[in-house]
Amino acid sequence: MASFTEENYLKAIYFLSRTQSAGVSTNSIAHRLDTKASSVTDMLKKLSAKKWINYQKYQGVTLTTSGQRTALLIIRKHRLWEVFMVEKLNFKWDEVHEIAEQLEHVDSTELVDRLEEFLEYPKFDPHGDPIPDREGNVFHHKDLSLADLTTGESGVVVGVKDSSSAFLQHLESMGLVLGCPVTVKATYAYDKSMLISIKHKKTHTVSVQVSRNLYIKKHLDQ
Amino acid sequence: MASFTEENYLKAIYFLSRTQSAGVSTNSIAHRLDTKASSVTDMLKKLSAKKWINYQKYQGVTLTTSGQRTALLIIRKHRLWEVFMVEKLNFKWDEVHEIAEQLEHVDSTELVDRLEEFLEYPKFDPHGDPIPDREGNVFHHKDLSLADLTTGESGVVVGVKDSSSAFLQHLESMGLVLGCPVTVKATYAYDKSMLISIKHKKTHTVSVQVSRNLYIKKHLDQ
DNA sequence: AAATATTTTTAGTCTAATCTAAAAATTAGA
DNA sequence: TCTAATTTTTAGATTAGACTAAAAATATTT
Ligand SMILES: [Mn+2]
Ligand SMILES: [Mn+2]
Ligand SMILES: [Mn+2]
Ligand SMILES: [Mn+2]
Repeated sequence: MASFTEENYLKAIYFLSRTQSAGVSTNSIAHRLDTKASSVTDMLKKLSAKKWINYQKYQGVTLTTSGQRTALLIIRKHRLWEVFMVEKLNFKWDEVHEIAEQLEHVDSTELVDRLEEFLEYPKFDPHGDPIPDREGNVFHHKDLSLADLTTGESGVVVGVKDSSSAFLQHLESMGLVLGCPVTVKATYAYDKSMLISIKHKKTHTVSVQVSRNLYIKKHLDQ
Repeated sequence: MASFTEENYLKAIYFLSRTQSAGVSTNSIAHRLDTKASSVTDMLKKLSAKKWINYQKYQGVTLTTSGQRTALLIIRKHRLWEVFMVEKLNFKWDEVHEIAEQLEHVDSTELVDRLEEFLEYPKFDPHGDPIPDREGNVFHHKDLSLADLTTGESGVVVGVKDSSSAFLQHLESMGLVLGCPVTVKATYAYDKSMLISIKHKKTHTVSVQVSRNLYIKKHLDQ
């Protein structure tokens, strides 16, 4: 059994290895968990002893199959609880992440599986992230960001890379929610900002910080 | 903010002071939390420093107003989560206590209050225990056990003193559930066992361990 | 009222997780 | 390539919570 802290390390390593192609560095983990590199080294030895990571001094780490499964089952819980809070308790999508950070550590397979059934097997959480199944399998198809579109191209918002309240509230103020159809009207090389139009709604100029954090599915299928 | 461990100590002291009239002893806390008396003494000093208990060496402890409120807000969460699991996730009443022991430590007033609303403000948990309100106020009206009834008297089961799976499953095997109308047919002085009849159902002989752990409301009101 | 038994507290250790400071290894660059 | 900067690891301390063993206080018997 993983402790609360070990679970957070496994999750951090999982997310970092999805953006970094090579092994995850000690420093990047320390930065993400807001702790010191020396603390991370200590923990890496423990996680390695428990066969959750492949660790060799100075070489960075990768998750073992068992470690990845453990991480994905925590993420499964996190996302199901987020769906519960938004769908059943009427929370807004920018209010649930912090609470889910606590709920994800509640240890009961029975509880999660029944929660999933109660929620009628949702495929995605309120931020468009896919929900892993009971075995820890998950499919990602969010490789395209708004920043990757060129002038004239259209798509629909399918997810957010940044789930912070600040970002989500900013999106909401522009009416940019999941499922929202958008078209790129112009791109400005100077600061990489974009002029976009939201179907049947307003036109906005969005910064590169916004466009890089919005996942898009191209070729509107409606 | 109370730590996970501190919360469990406050809850233990709360329950112990409901059965013991005087201050709660170090040993009784140690026994309930399955730990050593020396560990309890250490923790009592911390709880006292945080003004949650009144502690004087060798004198036993009582909760302060703040300590009692803290304990009751944890119990509120515990019982609301139990209702959620039984009412919405189709758990049985003997399956939810252990999971609620974890969920009760999730820290979010917003979450608990919205959960309470979602559950339509239940007054009692699946074991007949009252649910404290947002301020930590609660009313108990379960002072009478089946063991207190005499031959010929009737009542209805309103709660259980022991919430262990073993006891709840035993009750269920006899059809003795909440709201069940019972009549005492005979009492046997030898071992204090009782012959009881369950309305429209069977007749059973119950031991004193059972009768003392069943709360009854006398004078059937149907 | 002593003597004995029980309860509670203290003293000293241990483990998990953290930290700072210093040493070692790796990477970058002149 | 060899020196300098950066990253990572080690060494040694700290804190929360728990433990054992022993001392001190309280309670119970004779
Ligand atoms: Mn989240
Ligand atoms: Mn999410
Ligand atoms: Mn319970
Ligand atoms: Mn209960």
